[in-house]
Amino acid sequence: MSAETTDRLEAARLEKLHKIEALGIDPWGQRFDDHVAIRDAREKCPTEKGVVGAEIRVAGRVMLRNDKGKLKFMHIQDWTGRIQIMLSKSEFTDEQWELINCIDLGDIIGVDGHLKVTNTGESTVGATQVTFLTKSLAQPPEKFHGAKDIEMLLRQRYVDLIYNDGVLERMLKRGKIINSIRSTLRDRNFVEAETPVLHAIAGGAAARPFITHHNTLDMQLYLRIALELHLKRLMVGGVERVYEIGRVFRNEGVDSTHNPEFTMIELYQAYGNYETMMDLTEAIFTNAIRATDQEMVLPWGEKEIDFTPPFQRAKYGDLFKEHAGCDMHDAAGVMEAAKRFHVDTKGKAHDLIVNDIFEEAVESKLIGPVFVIDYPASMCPLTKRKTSDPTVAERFELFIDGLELANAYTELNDPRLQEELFLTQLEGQKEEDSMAKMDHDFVRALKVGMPPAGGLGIGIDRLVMLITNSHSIRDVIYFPLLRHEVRNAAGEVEEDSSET
RNA sequence: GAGGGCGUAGCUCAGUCGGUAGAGCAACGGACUUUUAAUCCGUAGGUCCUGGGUUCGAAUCCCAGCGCCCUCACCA
Repeated sequence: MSAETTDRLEAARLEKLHKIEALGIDPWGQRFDDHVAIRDAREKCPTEKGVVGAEIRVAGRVMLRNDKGKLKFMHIQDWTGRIQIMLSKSEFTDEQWELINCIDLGDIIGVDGHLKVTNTGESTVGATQVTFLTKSLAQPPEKFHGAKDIEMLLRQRYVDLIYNDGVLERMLKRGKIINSIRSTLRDRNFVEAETPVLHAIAGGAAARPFITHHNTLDMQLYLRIALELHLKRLMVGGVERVYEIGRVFRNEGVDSTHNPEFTMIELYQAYGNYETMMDLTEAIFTNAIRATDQEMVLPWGEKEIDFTPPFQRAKYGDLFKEHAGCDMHDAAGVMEAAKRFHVDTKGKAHDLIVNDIFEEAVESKLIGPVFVIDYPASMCPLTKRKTSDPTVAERFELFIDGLELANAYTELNDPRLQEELFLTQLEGQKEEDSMAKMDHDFVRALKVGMPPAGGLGIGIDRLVMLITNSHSIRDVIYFPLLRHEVRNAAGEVEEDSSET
């Protein structure tokens, strides 16, 4: 990066800024009331040439400029769309025209005028007044090709949002989806809670946590990896229908479906079970799809996913038999299948091997949406066992094209069994890979009595990916994690040579 | 963490066999009152990611580092 070139381009803009100031105008703008959304302005625009439409006020960023001397065209953009502005010298005083000549690409202006269509049929605001609202000192990307350097776009997401079609729209859809989830739950009398992010024990899921430290209390803390155990404590406390939409943190790899911090919703419903949660999952998904003005069949890359409820329900054991070719209880068959799917069996408990084979052989085959139900109990230390068969846990995971979208249980509320399961590590499973981490306070809470309940967790980022047909989690997170840029004393970006 | 790819002007991209860097847009100066990525004339703009090496000579070849992307592993 050349600081000199940047300075040269910035200097040209600063010169215009000084000209604006010399005209007695604030180049950083002031309150600007009563403008209409550009989308609404376009709708009000007459369609016949020569017809003078409504008086209107719009505001936005200058994206394109055709300067024909005494007649100028500009395109301005707000968060609803773009519209052309026509500026005719005959409409303005000399001073105002001088201001108009100081407008650069990227500046933010307000425009009063009347709606019309030009000779070429373009919806246009014939400007009668221009209000300068903000000077842009930075050089915008190429006007036709836009910016394509993925690294720059991630580091300067604001540039991505302004100059690349669909980026802002997609992120606004994320907001609509989250609003829809809240609305679905509000209709069912759920209340929202905020529980601690700093945990003494990083429980409720199997993942490596981020570790931090509280200075004055001199204690080690973890950033939460799940919302589960605090929300269940609230169930004990009588908050009968509770949810939290919150960031969780997992100190794991980064790829197209994983970001170290991501957003989950977890919800708990007293007196429900995992079947209640399946119905609720369907409601949350279908309402969210409607909230983005789409039908139930969504494009997903080359595929289409049909979200019309009810979603398919398939038993874990049946899927295992179908794709792994043997009964999951058949020890010899499972060992043979492990070989076929290159699953390491050394020192591992039978159910752990079964689970590894399941992940290898089955998950990618699940296009769905499909609820995989009834997991081996040993894999589910927080889940209630089936009364009819204690080796089976009342758990489901929702899979769509091999992606795990949701995870739900009939919640285990037996404190003695919970304590026992916290103490039981499956053979061959590392502690950090296990959900079973002793949490005495949680057991104490269960002793007070938690009602039978259904609980559900949904990965919000992945849900947004599916609904917006985005195949990278970075496309649905405003600021995904990147390595640091390092700046030298002059403020220029340098390569990071430090070891951390 | 492993393997592969990429890194050239503010942006989008060329750059042949190794012979010391080009275009378009943007910027700057000029012409133009219905353009659509406007057009036309002119000007300026470079740490070819960084550091070594090979060579008479490196954007180009080699090595190392940094960043990003892809695949795999871990994970949701």
